[in-house]
Amino acid sequence: MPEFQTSPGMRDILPPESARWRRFVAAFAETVTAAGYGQIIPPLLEDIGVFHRVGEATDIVTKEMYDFVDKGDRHVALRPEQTASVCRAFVQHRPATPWKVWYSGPNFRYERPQRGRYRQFDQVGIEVLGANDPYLDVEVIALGWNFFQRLGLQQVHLHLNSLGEPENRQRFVAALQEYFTANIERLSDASKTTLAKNALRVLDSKRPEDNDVIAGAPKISEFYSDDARSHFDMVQSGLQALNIPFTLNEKLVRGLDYYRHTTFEFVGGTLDSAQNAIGGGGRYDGLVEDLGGPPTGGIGFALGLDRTLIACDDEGVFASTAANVDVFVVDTTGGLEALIVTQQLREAGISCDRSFESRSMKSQMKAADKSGARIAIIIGSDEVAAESFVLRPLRSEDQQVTLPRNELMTSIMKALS
RNA sequence: GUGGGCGUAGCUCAGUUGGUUAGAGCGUCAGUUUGUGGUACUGAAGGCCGGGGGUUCGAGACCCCUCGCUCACCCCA
Repeated sequence: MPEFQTSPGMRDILPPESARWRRFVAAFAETVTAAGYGQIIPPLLEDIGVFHRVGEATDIVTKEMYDFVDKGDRHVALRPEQTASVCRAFVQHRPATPWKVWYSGPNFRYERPQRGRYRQFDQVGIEVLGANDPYLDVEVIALGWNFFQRLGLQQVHLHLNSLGEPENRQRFVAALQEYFTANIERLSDASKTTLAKNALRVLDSKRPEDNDVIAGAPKISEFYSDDARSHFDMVQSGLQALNIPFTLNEKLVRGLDYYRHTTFEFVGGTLDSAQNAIGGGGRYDGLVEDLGGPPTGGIGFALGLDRTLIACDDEGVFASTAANVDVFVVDTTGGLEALIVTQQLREAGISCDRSFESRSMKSQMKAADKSGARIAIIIGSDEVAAESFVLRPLRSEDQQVTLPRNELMTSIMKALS
C-alpha cells in the first residue's frame, strides 16, 4: 500500500474512464443546449447559509456538509448539490426569465461511501427559473428522458408524484404525523426517530416491518387543492402526449425540503441496490424567495454521473473507449526525427504518438499497434540518408511503401482520408 | 453514524490442519541472429502478504486494535 491514497469516498478517474466522463457531459450539454439552456458554472464553495436556507430538516444539510470557517472568518461549505447555488445566482444577478441553465461538476457530501455513493460525486443537471407552466415541468422531464435515450439506456423508469402546494403539503404532513403517532408502536425504531424529525420521510423507509403501516397512511393526493390537481393533471397529460411512460408513486417525497408540486425520479431498471436512483428533481417554487429573491417558480433535475454510468454498464451501452491516435511514428535513429515529424503532424491537426527512450523497432511497432494508429511512419538510418520514410498501414493488408520525405504530409493525409 | 464481508505482485486471484528462499494468469520490459505490430515460445523485473501490537520455537494464515474497500441500514444522485 502506498503511503498516500485518496481520501475515503473520493477517487481518481483515470483514462479511459475519464474520456467516457467527458463524452457523457458532452452528450448532456448537446441535449440541453439544443433546448435553449445555457451553462452556469457556480463556485464549489458557498456561504453555508445558502444551503441551510434550503434544507433545515435534511441530513444533507444538517449532517453531511463539508463546512469550515475560512481565513476571513466566513462560514462556508462545499456544495452538497447545485440547485441552491443556481437560485442564489439568480437572486444575485437577476437574469431575464425564464432563465434556463445547465451545469455539471462535483458535489460533496460526508456520507459512508459505497458503490454508487461517494463523498465527491459528479452530477449534471438543468434548472429553469421564472416560469410556472406545467408544460415546462414536462419539458424538463422530457430532456432527462431524451438524454437517457441518447446514451442508449432502455430500462430507465420514471417515477412521478406531486407534493401539491405548500399548504397542501403542510396539511398532509400534519395528517401523516397524526397517523404515524397513533400507530407508533407498529413502526420500526429507526422510523420512530425519523418521525420525530420529518414525518414525510417515514414514507421513504425501506424496512419491511414498516410496509403495513405505510400502506395505510394518508395519501398526498387526498390533500391537493384544485390548482395543484390541475397542474399535476397537465403534467401527466403532457408526458402522455410525448409517449414518455411513467409510474405514479405517492411515496416519492425526495430528499430536500424545497420541493412543491411535481417531483420525479429516474430509476435504473437493472440496479436493484439501494443506489438505484440515477436522477431526480422537481418543482421548487419558493426557493428563490427563501434566498431573498422575489417569488419565482423553479424546476429542475440532477443526474448522478456514477450511477448513470453503472446503469450503462449493466445494460452494456455507452461503453468506455480507449484514446486512439491516427498515426504512430517509429524512429530508430534516436528520436529527433520522431520529434520533428510528430510536431509537423500535430500542427496539421493529425493525431499522432511515438515511443521514447530509443526502444527497439519491434518494441516501437508493438506500441504502434497498441496506440490504435491506422498507419505507422517508419524512419531509420536508411530513410534519413535517402531523405525518405516508410508508410506502413497497420489495419489493412496493403503493402508498406517508401516515399520521399517531402511527400510525408500529403501522403498521410491521403492515407487517412 | 450502526451492523456483516473482505484486504496477498500494476490487475484478477491461489496459498493445504500455522513450518524452511510467498505462487499463477493477465499486464509490463527484454529476447527468439540479419531494421517491422497483432499469434507462439523463452526469460526478467515487480510483494515489509493494508498498518500496528500480541500468541508461538515458528504467522500471509490465529487473537486484538487500526486504516481502507465493500454490502445492508441510514441518506440520496
